[in-house]
Amino acid sequence: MMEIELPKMHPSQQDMELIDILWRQDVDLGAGREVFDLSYRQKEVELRRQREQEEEKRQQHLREQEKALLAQLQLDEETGEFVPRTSPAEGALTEANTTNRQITQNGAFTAEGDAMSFDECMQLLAETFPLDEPTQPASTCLDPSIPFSTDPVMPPDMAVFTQNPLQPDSLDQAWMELLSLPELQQCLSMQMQETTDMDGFMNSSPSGEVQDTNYSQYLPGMDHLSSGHTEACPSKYINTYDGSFNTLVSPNFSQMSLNGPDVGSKFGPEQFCELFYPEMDIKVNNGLLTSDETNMASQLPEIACDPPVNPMDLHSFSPGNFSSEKSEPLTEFPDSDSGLSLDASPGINSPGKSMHGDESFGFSDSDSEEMDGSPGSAESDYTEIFPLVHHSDGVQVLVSEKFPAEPRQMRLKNAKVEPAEASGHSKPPFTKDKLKKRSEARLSRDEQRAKALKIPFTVDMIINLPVDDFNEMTSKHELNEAQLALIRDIRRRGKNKVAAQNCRKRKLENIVGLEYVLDSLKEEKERLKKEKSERSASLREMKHQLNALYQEVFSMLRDEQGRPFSTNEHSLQHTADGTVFLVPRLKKTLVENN
DNA sequence: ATCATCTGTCATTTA
DNA sequence: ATTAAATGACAGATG
Repeated sequence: MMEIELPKMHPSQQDMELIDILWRQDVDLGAGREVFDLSYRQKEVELRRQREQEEEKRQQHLREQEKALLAQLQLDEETGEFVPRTSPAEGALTEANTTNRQITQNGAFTAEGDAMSFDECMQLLAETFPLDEPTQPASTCLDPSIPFSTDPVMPPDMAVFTQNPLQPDSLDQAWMELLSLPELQQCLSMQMQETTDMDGFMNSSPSGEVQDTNYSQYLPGMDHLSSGHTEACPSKYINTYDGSFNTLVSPNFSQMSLNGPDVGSKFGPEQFCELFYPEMDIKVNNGLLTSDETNMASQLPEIACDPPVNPMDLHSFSPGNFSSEKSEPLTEFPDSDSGLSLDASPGINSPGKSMHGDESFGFSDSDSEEMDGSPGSAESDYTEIFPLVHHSDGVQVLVSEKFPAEPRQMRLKNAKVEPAEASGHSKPPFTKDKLKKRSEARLSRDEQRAKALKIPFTVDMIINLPVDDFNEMTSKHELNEAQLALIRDIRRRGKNKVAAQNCRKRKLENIVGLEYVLDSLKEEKERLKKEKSERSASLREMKHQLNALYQEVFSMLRDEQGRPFSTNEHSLQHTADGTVFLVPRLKKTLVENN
């Protein structure tokens, strides 16, 4: 189309067209397209304004039609939905007929589309479907040159609809009309733009392919576009969509209008609630239509529009099925926190194993036999502590119920720490820090030992209290030897643990400090080497100058006969007071010898 | 399986 | 002499 128009265009228009081409092909022009077209913005504003007016008009008309149609509906007492007073079979038949009708109608519109403006089309539509107004034959509204009567199907249906709105057939048709109105305009826009073979539309769309059932019901005008014609020139639609559409083709149609059909194709006829908001759905899906239309059309209905898809049903899409396997979804579903899965991981066995295997190792003193009873006590503690877990979210409870004995023990031990330690060792139930977890395990182990011996202090108190307070605390309670020994061990271990941490910390700091010192010393060494070389160079220079000065002075000396002294026989020497002597080398050597 | 690292613990030294 | 802190060494856990 553009290529056809190009020869007709003024040279400046051709330039603009070239800019358009480049712009549409995403060629970086260094500036927005508006820069090259001064009137572009004005045109756009005008177009937008015009579109808004048309949209308002159209929606008003749509509301009127909805009112009229709602009046023709009956309330389904089971579903609470408004349903047409037609039998499903009838509805299906009428839908098929409506599809035909719409298409033929569109064909008629398209035939005159070139001659009609969008306003005229709107006017025509408004007059064609006057629900509130008295019956007005469509043919009278139309341009006499293009009478509807040329379509063999159209006139009777229109007559039925307009003359007897309460008839099921006409009611269904009214639904179709209602739903098709915005799309019909879009279709008109497409057709006016394309002006392609209408016979193809007429023949392909009414064939009623399966994928077109819903589509054709609500978007009869777009039916042929989806079924046959999009394949004919899809690139054209793509090109028209990318923004240059408004400037190249009929300015009355927005880009958004191109997207409507795909939206409509996703809705089932039984979903009335969605039928009442066609514009909203169009808007929602506008952004998605740039991608593969068929894929989106097939995927979106289930995701966006299918009422049965509720939050719970979403889990059925996940690999782990709720119905088939209860435990996994339960662990995964409420627990968006991966820390839980970490806890649930098989790795949890190792801490548990270490806890029991460590008892004989770590406890050389009286703790060992106490810890021998720990597994049993752990279980008892577990049942004893478990009610305390109730304050945590139900997730943990659910999960802990699903886990084998060892992880559960771990979990409960961790949970047990919580209520007992009020002073600061309480940990969140789900921690992703494994080091922390290990620390918890250790502390909980001591805590468990203390619990096993019924020691009435927390590990924190035992470890962190000052000596006086600690002694006072222990003296205030009646404690047996085992308890006192465990308390001492707990305190010793806790203190030593902190000391070890500090020691390692200091060691690392020392290493870092020593590395820093090492670097400093290396830098100092380099600096000194450089200074030494500089000094050496300076010294050589000074020696060179001294030698030159010596030669100069020596060459100026003359004996009694005015002859110069030989450097082999004499030399210059100076004393500490600055006096310079000419000394014969022989004498000099003699003097040196003396 | 192996290695490096982290951490807790014990034994010993140090303050 | 006593005690807490510091530190070396060892073993288990972990990546």
